[in-house]
Amino acid sequence: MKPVTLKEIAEQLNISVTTVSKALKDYPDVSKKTKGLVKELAKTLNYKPNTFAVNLRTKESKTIGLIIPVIVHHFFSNVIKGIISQAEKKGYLVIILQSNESYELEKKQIDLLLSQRVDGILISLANGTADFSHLNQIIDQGKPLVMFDKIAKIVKCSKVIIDDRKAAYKATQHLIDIGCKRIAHFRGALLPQNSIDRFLGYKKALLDNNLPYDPSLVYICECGDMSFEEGKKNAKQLLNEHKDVDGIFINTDLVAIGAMTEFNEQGIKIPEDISIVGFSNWFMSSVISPTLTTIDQPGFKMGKTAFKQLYKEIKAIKNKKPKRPKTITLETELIERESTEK
Amino acid sequence: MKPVTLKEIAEQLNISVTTVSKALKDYPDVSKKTKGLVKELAKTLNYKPNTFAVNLRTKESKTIGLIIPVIVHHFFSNVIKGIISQAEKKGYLVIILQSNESYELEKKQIDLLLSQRVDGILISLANGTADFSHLNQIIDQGKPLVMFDKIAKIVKCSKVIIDDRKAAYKATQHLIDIGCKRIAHFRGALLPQNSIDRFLGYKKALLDNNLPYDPSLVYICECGDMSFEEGKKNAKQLLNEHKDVDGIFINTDLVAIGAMTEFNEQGIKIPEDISIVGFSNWFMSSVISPTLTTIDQPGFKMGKTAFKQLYKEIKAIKNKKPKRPKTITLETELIERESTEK
DNA sequence: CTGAAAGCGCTTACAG
DNA sequence: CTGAAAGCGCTTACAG
Repeated sequence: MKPVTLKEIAEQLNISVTTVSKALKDYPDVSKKTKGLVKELAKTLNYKPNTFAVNLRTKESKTIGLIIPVIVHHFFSNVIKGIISQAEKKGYLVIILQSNESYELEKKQIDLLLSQRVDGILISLANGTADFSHLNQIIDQGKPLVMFDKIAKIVKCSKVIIDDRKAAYKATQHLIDIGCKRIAHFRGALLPQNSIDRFLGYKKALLDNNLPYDPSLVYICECGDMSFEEGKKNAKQLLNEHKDVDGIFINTDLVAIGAMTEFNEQGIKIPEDISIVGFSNWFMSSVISPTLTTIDQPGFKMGKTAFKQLYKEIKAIKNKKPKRPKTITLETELIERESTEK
Repeated sequence: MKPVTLKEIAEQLNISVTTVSKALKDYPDVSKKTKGLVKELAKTLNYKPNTFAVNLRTKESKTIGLIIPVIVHHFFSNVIKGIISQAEKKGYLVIILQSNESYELEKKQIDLLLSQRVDGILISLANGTADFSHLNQIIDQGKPLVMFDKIAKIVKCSKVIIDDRKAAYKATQHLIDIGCKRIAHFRGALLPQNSIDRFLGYKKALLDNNLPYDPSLVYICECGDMSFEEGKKNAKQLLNEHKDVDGIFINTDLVAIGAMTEFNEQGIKIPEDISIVGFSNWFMSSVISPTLTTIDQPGFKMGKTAFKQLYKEIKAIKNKKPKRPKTITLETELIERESTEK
C-alpha cells in the first residue's frame, strides 16, 4: 500500500542505501551479486523510485509543458498527438494547457509551467498575443522554448513552421490557374504571424499574375474563436458587397465550410459560381459536399518535430552547450478537390 | 537566472527559513511586519516555491494523469477540454497519454503515471482491454481512479457515463417511428462496454416494437482505429448481403459518414432508400450532406464531471474519509437531421 | 566493492 | 512571535 523506498530495500538486505541506489542504476562499482539481490528484491516489492525526490536531486522533471490555443481542433489535436507520441519515446510526459486564444491566460499558464519546473515549453501563440515578455522570461531562465505554427518572429527561440507565404501563394495561384479573375481572401484574425504571411502570399500571387489587389476583398475577423460562424458571416457580407467574386482563398477549412454552407443556402454554386480553397486539410473537408480543395498542413509531423527540437535543446543545455535557435520549415501540399473543379 | 530559494530570502532578511516559509503561507503566528517584509522581497525576487521539494514533503503533486484511446477525435478532444478547464480551476495540471486503443500501452502508461505519483487518474479504456488488474492496482495503492465513457463495470471505482442503452434505444426507436422495418446496426468493436450497451438498446427497441431481431444485420468491426473506412466497408458488405435494409443505427458518426460516402458512390439515396442515425454528434455531422441525425454525447460536460468527481475523491482520501464509488450518468439527446427526414 | 555523509528545498511539530 | 531541527527519498562525491 505505502510505496517502497530504497531504505526498506537496504534494511531487508542489510546493506546501505547508497549501494541499493547504485545497484539499481547499474553503477560499475557494485558487485554482480549485490546487484542481482537488489534488483530481485526491488522487483518483488514493486519498487518505484519517488519522482519527487529524484526531481529534487537531479533538478529535472522529465516533463514538458504545452500551451495550445484550442484543443478541439483537427490540426492542433494532431499536433498534440505528434508531441506526446514523440515525448513518450524519450521518456517525457506532457502537461497540456489551453490558452483559449487569450493572452492573459497564456501568460498565467507560462507562470504555472515555470513554477512547476518543467524541463521545457512548447507553445503555439494565442491570437491576442502581441507582447512577448512572458516568452522572453522563459528564455531568460535558461529554459528551452520551441514555438510552432503560431509564432512570434521576434522571440529568440527555435520555431517549427510551414512556409505560410508559399502555401498561400500556391493556393491563390491554383485559383488563378483555373481561371478566377476576382479572388477574395478571408484571412482570419489580424495579429498572428501566420495570418499575415498567408495574406502576403495571397497578395503576391495576385500581383505576380497581373491581377489587381483590392483590399476590400480581404475579410478580417475581429472575433474570438467562432470559425464556422465567421465563414458564414463573411460569405453573407461578400455576397452583398461583391457579386463579381469568382474565387476565395479562405484561411482555415472550418471557416471555408461555414462559407460554403452560407453559399449553399443562398443558391450559389461551388465551384460553378465561386471556387474555394481552404487551408489546413481537416478530415471533414474530404467528406463534405463538394469536397474542399485545401492546403495540407502536417500537424502530426509538426508536433513530432517540435518535440524533437525541444529535446535536443534540453540535452544541449544540460551538457552546457546551448545551441542557437533554429527555424524548421515543413512542406505543405495543395490538395485539389471538387470545390475548384472546373 | 538561478531560482530563488527560501534560504536566500531568509538570509537577506536575517530571519530563519522557517519564518519565511510560514510568512509566505500566512500562518497566523507570524507578525504582520515580518509577513510584509517577506512577501515584498519574495515578489521582487520573483520567488517561486520549488515544486519538487513541496511535492516531496506534502506527497502531493497537484497533477493528475489522463489516459485516452485517441486524441484526434471530436468527442474525446471535447472531454480533454472539459477536464483541463476544470482542473485548472482547482490548481491541478493534467498529464495526457494516448493508449491508441492498445491494452499493452494502457498498462505501461498507468505504470508511468503511478511512478510519477500523480494524485489521481482519469481513464477511458482501450478497445482491447479485457483484463483489469492494472486498474485495480491503482485502487490498491489508494489512488483515486475515475473512468469515463469507456468503462469496465467490474472495476470498483467511480464512473461517468451516458446511458448507452437508452440512447441507442432512442436512436433505433426514431428509425422505427419514421417507418423503417428492416434496421441494421454497425456496432463497432466487440469488447467495450458501450458497444455492448448500444447494441442491447438497439435490440430491445426492435423487440419492443415487434420487429424481428436478425443477428446478420449487426456488423462488428475487428479492426483497430479506422472508423471512416470501417463505415465504407460495412456499407459495401451490407449492400451485397441485405438489399432490403431501410435504416441503420451506426455506432459513431465517423463510421456513419464513411457509410454515407459509400452509399453515395453507389447511388443509394439517404434518407429515401436508407435512413441513418449516427452516434456522438461530431461537428462534422452538421455540415455534411445530408446532415446526419445522431445522438448528442456531452463530451465537455463528461470531462468536467469526471474531474470534479476525481477531485472530490482526492480530497476525501486526504481527509481519511474515502467515499464509495459513484456512477454518474449524463443525459443524451437525439438530434434529428436530414438523414432521417421522411 | 561498500557506505557514511551531505544536500536538494521545502514543511511542520516542537521548544522557547 | 521566532527558530533549530528533523525529515521527505533520493543522488553522488568522497573515504575507506
